[in-house]
Amino acid sequence: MRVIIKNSSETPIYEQICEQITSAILAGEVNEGDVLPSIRQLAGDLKVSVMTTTRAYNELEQRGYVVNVQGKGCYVAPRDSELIREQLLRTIEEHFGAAIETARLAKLSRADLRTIFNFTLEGSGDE
Amino acid sequence: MRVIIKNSSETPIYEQICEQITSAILAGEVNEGDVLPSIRQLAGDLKVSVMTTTRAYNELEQRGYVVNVQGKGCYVAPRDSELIREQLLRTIEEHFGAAIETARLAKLSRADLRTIFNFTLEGSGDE
Amino acid sequence: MRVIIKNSSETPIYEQICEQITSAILAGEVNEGDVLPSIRQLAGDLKVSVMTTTRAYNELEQRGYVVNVQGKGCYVAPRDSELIREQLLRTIEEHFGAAIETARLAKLSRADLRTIFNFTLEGSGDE
Amino acid sequence: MRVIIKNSSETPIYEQICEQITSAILAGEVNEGDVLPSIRQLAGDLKVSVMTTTRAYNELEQRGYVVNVQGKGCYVAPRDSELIREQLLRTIEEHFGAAIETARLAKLSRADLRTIFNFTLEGSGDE
DNA sequence: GTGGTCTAGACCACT
DNA sequence: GTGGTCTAGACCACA
Repeated sequence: MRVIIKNSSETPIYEQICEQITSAILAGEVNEGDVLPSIRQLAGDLKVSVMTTTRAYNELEQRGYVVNVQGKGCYVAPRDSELIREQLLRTIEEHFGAAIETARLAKLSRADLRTIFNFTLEGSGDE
Repeated sequence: MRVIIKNSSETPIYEQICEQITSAILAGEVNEGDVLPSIRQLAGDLKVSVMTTTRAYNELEQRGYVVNVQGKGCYVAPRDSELIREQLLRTIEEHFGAAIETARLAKLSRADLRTIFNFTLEGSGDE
Repeated sequence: MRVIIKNSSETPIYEQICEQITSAILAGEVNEGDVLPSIRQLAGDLKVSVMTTTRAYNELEQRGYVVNVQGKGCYVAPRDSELIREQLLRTIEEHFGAAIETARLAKLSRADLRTIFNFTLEGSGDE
Repeated sequence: MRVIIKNSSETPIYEQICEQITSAILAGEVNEGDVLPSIRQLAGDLKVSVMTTTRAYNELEQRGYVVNVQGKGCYVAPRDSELIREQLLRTIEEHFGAAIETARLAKLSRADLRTIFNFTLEGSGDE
């Protein structure tokens, strides 16, 4: 798992870290019980303050993705895979909803929207 | 056209105003050349500082949606409808892209994703 | 509302602040929509780093007790009073449960426990 | 006597060990003069560092529950039963005090609190 | 070694 | 003025 941060981004550094680790967990790159890089190591790698990585890991713990254990490290939390799935599905529906709303503004027909969807889907790499 | 702001929202107030006026313009609620409420009137209606509405109108002018005329008011700008259309299409594609990326995390097949899309589309009110 | 912190306490300063503000909110000392002291003011009053009060207010926001608004301040959040009540009742039951468990270790009879309970209740100030 | 530790718990492992051994002693599961498992054996059983079990036994000795004898092992200390009793009673009163304080926040009457107490007591298994 | 907390500054965006 | 983020150190408790 690699974390890459952009200092120029609008989203805060700690949030960028959260998002990328969350993605890695959801994508199955790291598994339940795996140890994540230590707060200080990650801070060194990213050339970022320890406070920043600490905050990222704390957020991840509050969101239920990891468990931080004093003196041991940060572990990927066991997760209810059904729950993850529902979360992801809801996210997808939200994106679709936003796209449909925008299409309404553009006065596109449903057929038009379907065409755009199919086009985007085809161009998105292998399945 | 009505603007409704939420103080507790994450998005800044000036941005909320921008978005809603932009939507109204794109949706055709107001037309090219129409005059928008004055900075001070809008500030009073929304119980918001004049600085905030000023910033909103400045942003809208920079983005090309309105023209502020000293001593007269704020007018809806003439718009190249092709340009608007392209902008909206890009927004739609972005939403689709995000949905597809999320679907990748959820290990959904394209067929699954299509099903969700159709389902969301059906449930989104009349065309 | 006054916040008093003990540097010698085991519980972190930010948590002490959270607890006391939470109590003030639950007790109705401050009401929905009231403004809390600003992060910097509170930091100055308590002679504590700004980061510490910031963290306290962030925690309170995450727990749903307040809403922090950039450029305006920190407001007491509207709360579902039914939810609060349930939360408090659950807390009370937990305390009772712990007391009962301890009484089991001490091989106290239920009658003994009732006596202690009544004794503590009488000595706890006016109703 | 069995000790079960949770790595993910907030309370440190050494403290979890202390609490469970203390409970066993107070509950009479082990008696004055009984020998406890050796530091190394317990460390092996729990898959925990020897440092951790050492600290737990040291704490228990400081608190007066056990006596560590060089080269022989760890024995349950003789206890002044009156002292134990007082300790437990204080713990119970603390729990009641916390419950009463919470009830004050919830603006419950004493009668309400008594009802909850009785309800919890009834539901807590046989005497 | 690990994470948890804290300081005393700083800069930025928003009102 | 307000909150949001960040730094580069520090000390502590735990394993």
